[in-house]
Amino acid sequence: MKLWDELKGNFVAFKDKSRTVKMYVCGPTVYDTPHLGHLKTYTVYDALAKYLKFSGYSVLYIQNITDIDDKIINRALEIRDDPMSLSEKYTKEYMDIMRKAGIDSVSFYAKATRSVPDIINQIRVLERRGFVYRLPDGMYFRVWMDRNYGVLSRQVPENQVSGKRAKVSELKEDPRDFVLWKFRKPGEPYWKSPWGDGRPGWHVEDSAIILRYLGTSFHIHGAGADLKFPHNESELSLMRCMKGNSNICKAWTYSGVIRINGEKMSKSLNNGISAREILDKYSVEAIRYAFLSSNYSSEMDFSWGMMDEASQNVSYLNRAFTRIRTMKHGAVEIGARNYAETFFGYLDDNFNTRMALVTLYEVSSEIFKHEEISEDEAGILNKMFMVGQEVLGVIRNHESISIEPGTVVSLLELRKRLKQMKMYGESDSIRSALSESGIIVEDSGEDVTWFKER
RNA sequence: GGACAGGUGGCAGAGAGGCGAUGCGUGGGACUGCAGAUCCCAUCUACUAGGGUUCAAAUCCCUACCUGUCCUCCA
Repeated sequence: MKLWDELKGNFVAFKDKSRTVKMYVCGPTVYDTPHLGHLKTYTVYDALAKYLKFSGYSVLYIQNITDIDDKIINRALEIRDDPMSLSEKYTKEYMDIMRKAGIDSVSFYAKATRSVPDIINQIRVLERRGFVYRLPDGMYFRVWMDRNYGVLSRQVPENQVSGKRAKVSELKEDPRDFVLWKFRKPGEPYWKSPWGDGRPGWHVEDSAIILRYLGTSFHIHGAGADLKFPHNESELSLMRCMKGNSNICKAWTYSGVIRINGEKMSKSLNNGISAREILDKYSVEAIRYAFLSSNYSSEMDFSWGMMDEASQNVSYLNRAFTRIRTMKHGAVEIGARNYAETFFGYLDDNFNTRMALVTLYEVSSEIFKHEEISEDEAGILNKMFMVGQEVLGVIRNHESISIEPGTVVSLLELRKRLKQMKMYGESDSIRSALSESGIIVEDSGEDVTWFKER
């Protein structure tokens, strides 16, 4: 499989399946409930990790949780809560959302507060090498010492400075310098360090966690596109200064930001839709379909209409999958092998989930045109749809049925007999009763299919 | 102002020099006790504008305009 590397601006190929793919994705700052943007990014990387596993790699997938930060402290102050219990609450909330969204491929969540020793170690090393200086409010990183600062975001130094909106401390040696260790203020949570009590800066948190769990050489770095500068730039700079060269991560990848009414969804614009809200309104499969139906790196306009469309498409794929598994085996061939090749080809090509879904859709419509299919092809199609179910997560798992399947079958037997006697009122009431318990019954001629709704 | 992405049919969104992807929507039809589902047909001078390169450009080059992201916390 190949992925686009934003740092070098080229594709990198993954071939060696004996190697563990090491993957890092920037996690959330837990001071509020997650919104759609979080959900989108983590869905994309969840699917990617699962696809790599499916392809035969073992995957080590680390994500951080920023559970100490200015925003957490400020929010806690606002609502007169303790910062640590606030971040704990929203960490639980985040985990709950992830579980509900079927995102379960992360090997380990590294909390910032649990990584303080690693962070201190990193600052120490950097200090020894002369990258660190002290100001009254904290320890700072000397950006000018890293000549390559700016390569990731292609920001020339003048631009890093000319952002006139940033209020830069007069005391900093260079306006670009950022804080590694922030000294405590009264009432704030703090940790002990060689420089004084305080807490870690944001950028060094990620670089320390990466170094600790993945080392100075890993494969995939993922984040929302809005984190590229200054966060990832600084994170990369720190790792570079630790290692001495830039060969740290093979593929810097970005998940395109979600827009709503043409603007980025963000807290400051107050145009966010919470992850919880959408999970209440739509099935996990529909949500994942919506997110995976555009390229992971491109921006995405969100609308409720697109969610409805995704729901419909998911339902179509589900029906097709049911049909594949219940179809008679015969001589008919639809070119399943070609479809499968195309399907996996797209996924291997920079994880083009959109086109993979289109392929799944085309296969589905082919399936509905025939009454039977060869056993061989049924097997191939089954494999494709299993990937749709377990990797992309856009196909419902049919096993979770609330009523005993045996009960359903006997009710349908009864209904069939009633229909033969043309007692339609009675047969329809069985159908609607089942529908109320979430079982949809559909006739097509003599054949009856049933499945769980939602 | 700078950097980086884009501008494609009613909408969403691929493609990337020569066959009008795909889905949704809309109109018609088939099937059907009903409902649902599914299928078939139709919806077509689609590629922001203006120049250029070419036998051929939505696709390459230049210019302009427009939109978004980042340059402040952000997934």
